[in-house]
Amino acid sequence: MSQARNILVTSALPYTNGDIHLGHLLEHVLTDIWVRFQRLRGNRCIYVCADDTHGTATMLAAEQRGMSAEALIEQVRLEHVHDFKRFGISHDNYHSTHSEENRQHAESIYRRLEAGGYIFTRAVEQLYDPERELFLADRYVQGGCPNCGSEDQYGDNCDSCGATYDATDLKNPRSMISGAKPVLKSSEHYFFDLPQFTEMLKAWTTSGAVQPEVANKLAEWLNEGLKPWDISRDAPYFGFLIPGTQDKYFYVWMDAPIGYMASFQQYVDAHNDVTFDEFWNAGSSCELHHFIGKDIVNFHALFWPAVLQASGHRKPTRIHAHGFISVDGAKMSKSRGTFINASTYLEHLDPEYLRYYYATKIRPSIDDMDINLDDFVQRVNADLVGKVVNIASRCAGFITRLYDGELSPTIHDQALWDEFVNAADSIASLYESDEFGKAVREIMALADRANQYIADQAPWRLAKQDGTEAEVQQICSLGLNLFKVLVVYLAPILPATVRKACAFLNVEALTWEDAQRSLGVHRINAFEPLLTRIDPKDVAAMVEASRETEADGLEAALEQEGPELDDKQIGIEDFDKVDLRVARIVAAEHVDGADKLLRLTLDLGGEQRSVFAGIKAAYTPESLIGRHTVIVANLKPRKMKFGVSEGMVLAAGPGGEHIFLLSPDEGATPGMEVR
RNA sequence: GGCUACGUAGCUCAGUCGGUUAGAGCACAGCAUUCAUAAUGCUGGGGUCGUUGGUUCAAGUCCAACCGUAGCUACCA
Repeated sequence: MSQARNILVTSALPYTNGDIHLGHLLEHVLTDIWVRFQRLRGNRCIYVCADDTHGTATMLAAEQRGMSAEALIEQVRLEHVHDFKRFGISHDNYHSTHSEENRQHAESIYRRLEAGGYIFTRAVEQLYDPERELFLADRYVQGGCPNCGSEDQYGDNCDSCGATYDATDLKNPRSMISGAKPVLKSSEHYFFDLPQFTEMLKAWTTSGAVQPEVANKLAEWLNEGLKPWDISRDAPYFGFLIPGTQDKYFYVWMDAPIGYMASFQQYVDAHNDVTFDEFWNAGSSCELHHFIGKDIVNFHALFWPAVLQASGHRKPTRIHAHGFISVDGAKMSKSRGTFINASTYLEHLDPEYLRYYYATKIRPSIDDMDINLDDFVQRVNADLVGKVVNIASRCAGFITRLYDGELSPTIHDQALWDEFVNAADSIASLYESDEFGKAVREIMALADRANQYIADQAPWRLAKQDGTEAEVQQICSLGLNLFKVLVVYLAPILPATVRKACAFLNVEALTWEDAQRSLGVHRINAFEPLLTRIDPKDVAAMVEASRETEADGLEAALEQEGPELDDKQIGIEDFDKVDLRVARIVAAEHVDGADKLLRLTLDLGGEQRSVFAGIKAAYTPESLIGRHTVIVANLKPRKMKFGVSEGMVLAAGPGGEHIFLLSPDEGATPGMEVR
């Protein structure tokens, strides 16, 4: 191998408001395997992470629990650290975005952006709580629904009738925080002038720093045109004050990526063999790798490189974006028990299982990944216990019993040994490029070869004959040497199992190069089970335990998914929800600038509605005025580019010119219910 | 509606530049074996490669339309 690389690696910062679950673990396992591989290869690889702590949500959560935000986030941080540690995630440092290091770097970067002319201000209007004196996001405003009058509805939509509206439309609106009536208030916001970096980003995103599919997606945004980025929030806010202001804070997404720097800074301060600048200065020859979910690609591949460049830093070497996970083919769900927290998993199963299963499925793609729980059990048991560990288990007995643990230095089958040794480069390049699934397949194919070899040689048969002692020892020794090579190849994935395997083999910690060397004259220790099979009952118990926690806590509220409609059929009670009415079209007009829409004014008998309909190609406005049709009267009002549509007229047909508006028979009058 | 992915055996997936009878693991069946954590080996059944057209001497592989899934997006409502 050429000279050692210097690599800084990050996983996305978990938010402080919630437990670590299977989704976080995918990202951290993915990152950790890559990191451990780099270290195994002899590269200097520093892996940092932190909790993302800032924002109104943290401030309010702390208040609710009667504790300070600082105390809350530190408590959560310790839980996160504990969970990750149990899963063998080898962070070199796990910090917090609410730290002195982060404040300093955020301020320093901001000053450089300002000096470079990349910051400007602009007034923004928002609802404001005059009592608590804070600006309110929609979800912090409640009031009566302007549509159906239901009380206690949130600022963006109504639980009762499903209407959507602006928070400013609520009847008797009040702040959920103080109960006061909010007022509309304008405030100055700070913006980062992202569009100045469009050309740089077009070049950078197509330079191989992101996966091709991600580059395509980013190209869509880049071609539509970037907008300046609002990086400020008004006081009070849990975060960092923007330098030179009294009441403006950095928006959480401004200082979150800087948290990577902050965590690294803390690491640097505790180690004297590394400096901050060698990794972060513009022109650095060190590598910077960010592992993230596809949902935050825009922050990492547009905003972050622009900020880095604007502030005189280096840009990331690579963004490794991954997809989401589903469990048994569906989104993680509390009611199904598939919203599984790290801590719940740990009560039932060994982390090595999950690390391995994830590894078998990881590819350098942003496609989502499904965790099939049956497949999980089968795959882990068959591959790890049945194939890999079995090789050691079936050879160790002979060596211990017949040869007092002494291995033979003779390579009994040179061609087979070469096959194992020569796989190293191919497997290494698969690890390097996030192709862990392919790496695992290659490794398991080797495990199959080892088992075939042992079955062919049948040392148990030879052992019963005279004069074959040396050969039995050689066969089993080769088996164990092959096992050692597999252990090296699997080391990035299975740290705990590898540690046990090393104890059994009586070797020190392994490096990638050790896959090239046989143990030679060597004594091993007695074999003890390295890994036991998964009992499907444990998986079922874990799912059950996850289901039980459904009712408690914030997580339940965070799960936005309604009950799934597994069946296309509906009951009469579902149909009852649809309020169909006869309406008379009193007016119809073209909409300026719209290619397909007509604006209809409908008489529902005592009530008039304004409804948009995409029927311009099929009907002229004049032909519609006066006729009756049917509308869905209780459809959520929909804000469209040209105004709010308060219902939907019913029509048949494939679209375009082939649209056929429904009409009631003679005699129906506006407002009549359709049943 | 538009854009971008994806759709290969019961399950999870591989199929490089289009080129003989489409592969692997698991699951299933039979046989062998008994060293090993009921692990292992061999053999076998199982796929009109989402559908329909097209290009080609030749298509899972290229093109088009459609269907389904996911994400983004919009003048669907």
